[in-house]
Amino acid sequence: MTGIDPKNRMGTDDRAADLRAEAFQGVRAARSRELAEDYVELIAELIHDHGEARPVDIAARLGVRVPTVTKTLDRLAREGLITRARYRSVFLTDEGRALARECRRRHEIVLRFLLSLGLDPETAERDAEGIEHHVSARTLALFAAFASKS
Amino acid sequence: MTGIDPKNRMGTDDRAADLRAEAFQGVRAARSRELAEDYVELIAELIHDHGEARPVDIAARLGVRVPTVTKTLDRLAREGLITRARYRSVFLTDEGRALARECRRRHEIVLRFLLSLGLDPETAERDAEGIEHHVSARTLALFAAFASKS
DNA sequence: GAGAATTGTTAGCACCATCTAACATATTGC
DNA sequence: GCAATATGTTAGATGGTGCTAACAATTCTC
Repeated sequence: MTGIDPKNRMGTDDRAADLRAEAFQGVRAARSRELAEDYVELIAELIHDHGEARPVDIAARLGVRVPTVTKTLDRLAREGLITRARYRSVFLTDEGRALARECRRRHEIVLRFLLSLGLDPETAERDAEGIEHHVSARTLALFAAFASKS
Repeated sequence: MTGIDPKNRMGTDDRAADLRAEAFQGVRAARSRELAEDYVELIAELIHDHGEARPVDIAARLGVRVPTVTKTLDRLAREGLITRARYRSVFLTDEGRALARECRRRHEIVLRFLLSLGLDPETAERDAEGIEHHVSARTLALFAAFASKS
């Protein structure tokens, strides 16, 4: 990830293009975080509800195959979000737990916001899942305020 | 892309897990469409504003390198969204143009909605970029209604 | 506790998106 | 119109996410 040199002289609409490029880079960064966030959020939920998070359950809830989960868990472990032992279930590190909390909070705010807008629960859940990773702190604050006002 | 067999018997919370899995599969599908949508939207804009869409400008605005653009354009051409000749700039097919229109419409609705919520323009633009690909038709309708009401 | 069923891992494939380096083509400016 | 500059392509690497098939470990059941 080397990034783009911002010191290139272009046409008259440099500023707009730069802003745009920044926005896209933000989106790309969000995209690479998304999956990790989905995982830790789900793992926290499984541990809370079932006492443990097993790859097979993670796979079922994400709609992917178990080997895919294994591989992604390897990455999360590498990144310090979870710990695990071979053939055992998964635990969150402090960092993972913090991320999960943060994600859950965002998810709930977005969900409540969509519901307060009058969306049906099923669509709201679906859209919240997609939207939650792309909402800035500022927007989130507005969503929260709006939802509690209505 | 083989998908998951839905005929597996699980615990008591099958229903919830299945819904969740569906939601995630939707998000994944959206993710794989995202980049194509960003490209056609941008290409349409460049053609409109500058008369043509050159890889170098696309790259500048997306914040990626030119070879990355070349490769992605190959995919878009394969998918029938654009046409191009070697060392020449890019054109949208009818299908590409339709998609671009659709994307632009969604983008604008999301953007206006965020602005009407009181978000500053810069953050609104940034967040719209991320959110627009994850908004269902229903949610979009609500956004549009809300924005025009305020 | 042994055999069956379930769960988890490994290996190997495919595809996508990103990069740099090297090369090919167009465009521009004199 | 030629040389310099700008733009575009190809090749090859990296790393992510998905799959299936084959194998390993654990858990369940009798």
